Amino acid sequence: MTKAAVKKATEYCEAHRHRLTEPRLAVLKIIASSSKPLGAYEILEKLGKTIKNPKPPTAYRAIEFWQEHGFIHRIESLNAYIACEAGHQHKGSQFMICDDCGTVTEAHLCDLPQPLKDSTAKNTFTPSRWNLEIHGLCGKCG
Amino acid sequence: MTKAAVKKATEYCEAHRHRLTEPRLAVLKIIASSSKPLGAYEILEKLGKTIKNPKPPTAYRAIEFWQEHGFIHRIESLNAYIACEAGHQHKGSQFMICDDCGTVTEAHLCDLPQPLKDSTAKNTFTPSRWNLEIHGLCGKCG
DNA sequence: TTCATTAGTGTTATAATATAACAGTTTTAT
DNA sequence: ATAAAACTGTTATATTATAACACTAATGAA
Repeated sequence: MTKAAVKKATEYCEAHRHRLTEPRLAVLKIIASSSKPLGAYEILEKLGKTIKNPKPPTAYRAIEFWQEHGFIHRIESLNAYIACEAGHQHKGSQFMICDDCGTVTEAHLCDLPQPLKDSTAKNTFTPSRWNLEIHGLCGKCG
Repeated sequence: MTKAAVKKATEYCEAHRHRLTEPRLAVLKIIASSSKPLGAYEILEKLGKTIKNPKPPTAYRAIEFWQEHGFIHRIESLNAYIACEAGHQHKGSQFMICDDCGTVTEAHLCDLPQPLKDSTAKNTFTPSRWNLEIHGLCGKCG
């Protein structure tokens, strides 16, 4: 829910001395109030209701800010952005993306599953962050 | 290795009645002979050595073809393409991407790990394909 | 308080990635 | 031999994202 996200973000910004500026707040509200991931230019367009004639960097900067601080995620396979459903600041994300209705559900798994840990270990690879995007059909559409 | 990939692709195309045309062959060779994922416009540029003044659609069509048939993968977080290291035609891909040297290693896991299966099941979600990109540091760089 | 520093914004321009559309050619299957 | 399907070449353009720079607001140290 948007209000909860905004509250959390407000608290976070105060605690960490980040500025909760108008474009940042507006972009967060836009993303958090959407049930589906939004493209940057969709966000930009909606931003036009709050800010006069905004330009791409205005949207992208705010997107980047919230992404860095774990409040939103980028769905790579859709070039789109969605609010984090989990408590923020996890190293990995997992999404189930319905190819029919477009709904995206975030799975709340905080660690790499063991078989994947095994495989990073076998390759002496040290993971820092990871993103899993599962496409398919959701319960309603399947 | 490029030769092996080309052989496999040749056999595959013959078996499935797909045409192994000049741009397709050239693009496959370019991708298969690279140790790192290549962007579409890098591929296009290299393609210029084989084909006179190629245009983006020429590269993208071939890329799409090999992707559809499982010979190459797209690394979403890099907007780049890499040859499949596994036998082709698996539903899911897993990559370990070194943020230092750029090396990408494909892990050969054919099924969704159990915790993820559990979570798709819990959401009555039917997965069709998935892609996991793990960023971090490889053995050499870590 | 003042002033320097840092962080952020607004704007113009452009880079990087990707696709639509259409005419023409090659292959395949009848 | 020919119609249909698959593929290519080309022009144009859509979509996504960032660089660069001038300006403003907030912060923190003297």
